[in-house]
Amino acid sequence: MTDAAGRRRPTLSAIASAAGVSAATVSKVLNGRDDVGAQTRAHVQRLLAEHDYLPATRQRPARNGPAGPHRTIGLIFDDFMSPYATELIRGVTDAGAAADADVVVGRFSDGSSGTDGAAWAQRLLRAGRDGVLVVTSDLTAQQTSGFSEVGLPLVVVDPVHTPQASVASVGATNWTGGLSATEHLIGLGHRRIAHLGGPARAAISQARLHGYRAAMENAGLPVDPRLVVDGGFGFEAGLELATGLLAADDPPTAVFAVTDVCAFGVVQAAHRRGLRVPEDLSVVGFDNTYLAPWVTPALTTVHTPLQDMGRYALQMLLRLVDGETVEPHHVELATELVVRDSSGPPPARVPAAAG
Amino acid sequence: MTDAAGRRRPTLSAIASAAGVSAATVSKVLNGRDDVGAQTRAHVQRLLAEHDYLPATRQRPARNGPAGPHRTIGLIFDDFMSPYATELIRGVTDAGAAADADVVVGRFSDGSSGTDGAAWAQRLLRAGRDGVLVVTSDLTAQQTSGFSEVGLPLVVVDPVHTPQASVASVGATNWTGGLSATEHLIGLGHRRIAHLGGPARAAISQARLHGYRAAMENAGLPVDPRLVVDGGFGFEAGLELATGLLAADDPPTAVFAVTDVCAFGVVQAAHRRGLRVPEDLSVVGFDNTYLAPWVTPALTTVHTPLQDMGRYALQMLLRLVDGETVEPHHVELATELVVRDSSGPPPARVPAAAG
DNA sequence: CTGAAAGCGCTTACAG
DNA sequence: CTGAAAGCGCTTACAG
Repeated sequence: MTDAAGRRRPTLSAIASAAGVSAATVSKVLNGRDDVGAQTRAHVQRLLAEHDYLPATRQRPARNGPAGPHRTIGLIFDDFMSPYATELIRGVTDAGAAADADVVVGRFSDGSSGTDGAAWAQRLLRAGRDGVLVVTSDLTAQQTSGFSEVGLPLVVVDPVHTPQASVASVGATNWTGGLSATEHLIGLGHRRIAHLGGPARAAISQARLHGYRAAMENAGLPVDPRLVVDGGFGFEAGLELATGLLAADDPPTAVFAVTDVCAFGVVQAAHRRGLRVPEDLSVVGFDNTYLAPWVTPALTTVHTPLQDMGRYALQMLLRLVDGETVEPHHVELATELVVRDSSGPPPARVPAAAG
Repeated sequence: MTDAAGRRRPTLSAIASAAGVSAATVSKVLNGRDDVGAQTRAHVQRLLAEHDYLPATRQRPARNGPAGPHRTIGLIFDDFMSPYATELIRGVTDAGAAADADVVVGRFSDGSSGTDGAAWAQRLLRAGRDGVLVVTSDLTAQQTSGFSEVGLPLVVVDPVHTPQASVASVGATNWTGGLSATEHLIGLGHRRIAHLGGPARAAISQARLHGYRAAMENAGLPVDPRLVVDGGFGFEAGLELATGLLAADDPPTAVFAVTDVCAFGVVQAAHRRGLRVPEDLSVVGFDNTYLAPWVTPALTTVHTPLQDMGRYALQMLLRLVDGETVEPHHVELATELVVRDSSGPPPARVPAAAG
């Protein structure tokens, strides 16, 4: 029986020799029997921990076979109740199946992360992870450095912050996507275009926002600061921010939302105000998750190749696990506008419901 | 090692005596060695399944040992690009985190399933799975018996077919859900209520359909066979079937769709025909996935406790992994109607767009 | 408390 | 193909 790194795991009797006691005594300690002296118990426990002992019954079955180097990687999300996460899971697990790597799904909030990066990485290592993929998470430098201290390969997908140079990452051309979404709306004749952004400190929010700004400036259109708001990536943020925008004096005729799910919130806000999409308000999302064509009206959005990003990130991670150097360290895959039914020309005049 | 009821699990040599072969031969069968005669192998496999054999190494390990590599369970979907799957993943991984079990996500189509159930189970066992959770999949009896033959615990979530008595399963009260969805529409005044069902052979489709029929009959309403159609659980099925229904001479004023995603297709079909939801057509879904409140109009649907089902299924599976017997073997969690914006009174007369 | 010894459940190299 | 026999990792009843 060998561990993930191919080392032989110590047996109970090996621990016994190391501790200078009999195998029976070690067994008793392991099973919490009370007929063991306190000192002996403490001593044995220390050696068990030191040697990273694992009962044979808890190790993987010895089923042989030249099955190649089997690897287990962790895939960690802030939240996976979103179509965005679903697309990534699909890409990562597909690539995992192809490369004979197991993908263990988990969440940041599972309590395992904590502030001590090295301890967290150590736990993941002990749990058998050969590498870890973290998605859109608020990784601190302290946390990422924990991974390198422990020697656990790490790849970040869509890093919320601009990633440290040392951490491998996979993202998308968010700036270009924001540009083309906004250009699409300008091309339809819109002048008052709002941008409903994600958290201001997040790198992908900033890139999408600056794409919007660039398109407005290129077209010689002023950016009304009241039409540029930020909040979050989710439905609630979209609903609340759009409700505010639409209630204002001079409301926008189009909204570019930072994600598809955020755009759903905008559509809901429009509906509550009696506005039709796209007749009274055009809405453009971002990501083109599998849901975009399933809502009514089908959502115009910027396609982000999330499945490809997941696949790419997994392959990158496996190369790191295999001890290869990965160049380039940061990759951005191309985005592309997909026009559906939620965007159209602006209404001839200000919608009746406004004011 | 005894199970929860205090019964002893059969040992390998007990199986050997029962089969009239040596322990060595049984061991070879369990490990998929090829130096066993085909007849002998088949005979031994039958007895392993009959006696519900579980290798000692998979039974409950020493409690006080160091935290080892958590148990690893496989979570297998037909397709996880749906909010339904996302809810289940959330429940299963949450319970996994709490119970110190790793959840490895995979798909049926990963090529690993095949027709030889024992070989498939064997591969999963070799890949380190301590148990497997299969969701809504077309598991044949041949496949499920493969799991018991190799001693790999199996739990099925929302079994597409009525499960074999021997296979543990977790589902929901689909009949009751179909009943309350339909009663809701009847209570609003609808008389021509369509049911857009899932695949006819699927157990959950049938239960939801019969709930619909029961409600109609209880209310003394005739079931127009032209309004009861079946197809699939997805968006495309909803779109196509509803398009046909709405184009007919005497279209329904309400549709009860077999899933939320199918209901999205119905809403899209209504929109394309110029019908408003709920003014011209009421739509009720099933599952109450996280998306139901995010679409416009927010979807009236039957809440299915998918996260709870996932948690329950995982806990059930871990008990089987620990060598306990699980009673009851089949569990159905309660469903509950959630009324939102997609259902309302029927229009005063046939919508103008019809005919 | 401690450990020698017996034993359990399982696996495997090898003889037939 | 098959199984007797040796052996592995672990546990436990019991003697000291």
